[in-house]
Amino acid sequence: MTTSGYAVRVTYPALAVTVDLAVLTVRAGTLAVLLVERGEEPFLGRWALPGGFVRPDEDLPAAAERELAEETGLPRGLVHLEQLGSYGRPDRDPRQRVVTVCYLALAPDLPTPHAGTDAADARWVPLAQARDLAFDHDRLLADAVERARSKLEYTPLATTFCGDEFTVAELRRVYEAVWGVPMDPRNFHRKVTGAAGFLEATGASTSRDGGRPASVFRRGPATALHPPLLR
Amino acid sequence: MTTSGYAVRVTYPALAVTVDLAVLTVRAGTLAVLLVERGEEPFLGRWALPGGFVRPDEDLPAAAERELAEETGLPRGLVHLEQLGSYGRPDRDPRQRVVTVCYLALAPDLPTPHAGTDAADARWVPLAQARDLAFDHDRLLADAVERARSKLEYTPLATTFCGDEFTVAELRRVYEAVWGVPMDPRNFHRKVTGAAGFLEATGASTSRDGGRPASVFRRGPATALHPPLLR
DNA sequence: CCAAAAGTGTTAGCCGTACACCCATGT
DNA sequence: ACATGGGTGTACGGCTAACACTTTTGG
Repeated sequence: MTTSGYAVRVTYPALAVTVDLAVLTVRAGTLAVLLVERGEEPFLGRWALPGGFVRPDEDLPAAAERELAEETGLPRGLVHLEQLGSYGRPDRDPRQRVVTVCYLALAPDLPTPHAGTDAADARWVPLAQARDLAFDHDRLLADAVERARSKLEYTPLATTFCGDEFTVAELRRVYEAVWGVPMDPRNFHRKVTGAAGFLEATGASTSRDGGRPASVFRRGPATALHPPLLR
Repeated sequence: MTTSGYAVRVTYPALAVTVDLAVLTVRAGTLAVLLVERGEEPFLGRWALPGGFVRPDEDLPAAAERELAEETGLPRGLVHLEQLGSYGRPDRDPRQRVVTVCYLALAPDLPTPHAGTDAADARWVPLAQARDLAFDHDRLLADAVERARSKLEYTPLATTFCGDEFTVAELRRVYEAVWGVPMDPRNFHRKVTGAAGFLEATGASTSRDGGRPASVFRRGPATALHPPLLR
């Protein structure tokens, strides 16, 4: 048998494994997702989540980080990355059997990313317009959004949607965008500044939002919120 | 090229994909996990989570259910099954690259399961003694236990550890076993009977626990607990 | 001065915890 | 009768939502 390409001979069922990325951000007051326009079949020209094959000697998180860098050009440190789940319906890829491990990424509102190697185009798309994606990516995206929404309640992850430094009002607008509900600015302020380890004061203040200048914070060391912020 | 066995010729990196199962139950007041003694290399004779290869035309949940039936003989309807996550470190299987999708299963305290096809033995092992498992199964098990613990807080899943019908006290002992903390029987009673859709009265009562007979319940239609039961 | 947004004080109601107390059965 | 566990009543303290009010800037 040939040894060219990835041809293999095995005694177990060999499948293709990919990682896909649901990269979310908050832009203009709403949740948006990073989509790429497919540059090849199947689903040529359709929008899809960025992703690609896992390499033979690569761990899953490493593959996710590599795809994030390759296909979106987003900087690594600022982005939160966590595994969402795996999807393996036999018919999800018309070419052959592919199992994908989907990662959820949360990013600040960065400049429009550049299209990567396999993609014709890449852009931020508001959630309401992210429909009819390639493969089963509608489902992956819906699961990612639900995960993101519930994680805001009991983790400090909302801060990863803001830049490195942010005001309490900017953080509040993240919650309002993700949950779609208005929050009381005064009670919100008390809650987030009171939660141990959530926020760290920088000492600076800014008046970029108009009105009285707001203190500037960066994310604190906490990994969970006690008590949780409820939806 | 041959067509025997699973030999394939592909233009993508082909990997083996397995499903592993972390099947938990509550026995004798503590959490226990279903382990199999490996009947073949690698890790011959070591204890491991049950699992096996995903077949070429099989969806992931279907593979998990099949392995559950094959390797443990547990009845299907009574067991809750949900995807936990995927693990794909290149060195996790010494034979070749294997990505596993781990499923978490919660089962009532059923009779000792029979060993399946690939396993030399199968038994319930209290969590404290489930150490030094094959592959990276210590890690999978730890993640499964943490997931189970947190899911009890905001879902009615604790009922799947009980039989079809159970008393409030039996349900309480599940929480105490999983969380390792005593709960006030009186406040617990009010909480669970007050949570809409959590429990459904059967009308029957039993004195199997001694003392005054307790009402018998079965699980209600709710899928989430409002408010959550806190640890 | 006025508008706008930040941040603090106050209060009323809800909810969780603790625990006193009564109920219904087996022995 | 008494032990055992089931189930209800109640009161106190902490937390949250609602909102009045003060502070600090830009125009």
